[in-house]
Amino acid sequence: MYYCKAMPLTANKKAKLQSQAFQRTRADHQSELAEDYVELIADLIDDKGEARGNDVAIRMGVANATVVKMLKKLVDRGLVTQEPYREIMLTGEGWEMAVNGRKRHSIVENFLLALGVSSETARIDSEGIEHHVSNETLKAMARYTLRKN
Amino acid sequence: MYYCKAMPLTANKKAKLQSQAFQRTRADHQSELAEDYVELIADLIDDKGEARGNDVAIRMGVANATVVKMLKKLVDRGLVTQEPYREIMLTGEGWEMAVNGRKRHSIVENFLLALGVSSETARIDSEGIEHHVSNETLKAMARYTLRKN
DNA sequence: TTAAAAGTTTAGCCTTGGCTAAATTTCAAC
DNA sequence: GTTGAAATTTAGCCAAGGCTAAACTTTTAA
Repeated sequence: MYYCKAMPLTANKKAKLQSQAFQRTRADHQSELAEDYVELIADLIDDKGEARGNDVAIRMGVANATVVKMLKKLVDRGLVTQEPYREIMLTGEGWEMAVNGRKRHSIVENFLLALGVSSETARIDSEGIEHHVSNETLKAMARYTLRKN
Repeated sequence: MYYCKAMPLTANKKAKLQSQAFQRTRADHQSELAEDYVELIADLIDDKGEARGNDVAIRMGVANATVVKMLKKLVDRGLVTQEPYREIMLTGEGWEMAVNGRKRHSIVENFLLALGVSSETARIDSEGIEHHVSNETLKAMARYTLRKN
């Protein structure tokens, strides 16, 4: 096997790196929803004392039936427990995920504020960005915010 | 209609704002893939002179059949043209989207670099973040990068 | 020029995360 | 206690975006 002009090698490498990034993005999207649900459930418990399916549906902007289906998956993943017709509770692992998510979320949101965007935009953008930020970038964001304040 | 203790109003408002953010994220995910394909096709055309389905599949990390299916949708959306078994071309609208996407992408990537993250991380994270950043945040990022360099 | 390889398309399957409509259960007011 | 409203669940539908396997073109090399 040989390479003419060394072109194929770099092209191949580029393709591999790029496909890696896309694959990571696709994988992110899978865990992302679970994290959003878990984080929301935690918020509801802290705000109202308990999380009901209906509240989750309203806050997620989604039908009740969709929440039921999703909750089953979260139970399977060991993040949530629930008796039929009862309120939703988080397992230890669920709380861990929620706390972690909140931390990430607030780092991103505060960072955007420190960067000078409006609070409205910071709120919306941080929701989308949160799940696509590596730990390294997260650290850099926290560092910047700290320096700024 | 009345509100006791003004609680219901704020809770309701909070729910509405939050569901808005989630709905936007879901909507983003839909256009996001189309943008990735179009941007990639543009890159291939510029790099190799033409974009073939196979190259797209490799770079996206996806099966050939998946690309075929996706291309049909992009044709329907007026972003792409293609004769059977021939190379993929972009319409005017497709080029516009690609150029726009590249601009956003490079702003985010350069911003992350300016923020101090490694080039590897900047590459991967910018891929995920790109689609979730509003124009306002994008401007703030560009401003920061400029100041920094 | 023809046979094999490479690329493309088709067909058909799967999972995910939405939805509505219709049951079912809980809860609160009477 | 009953009953009616609200919440929850079930059942069944849909579209999106993956996949494999098999068929069909195009390209390449002998």
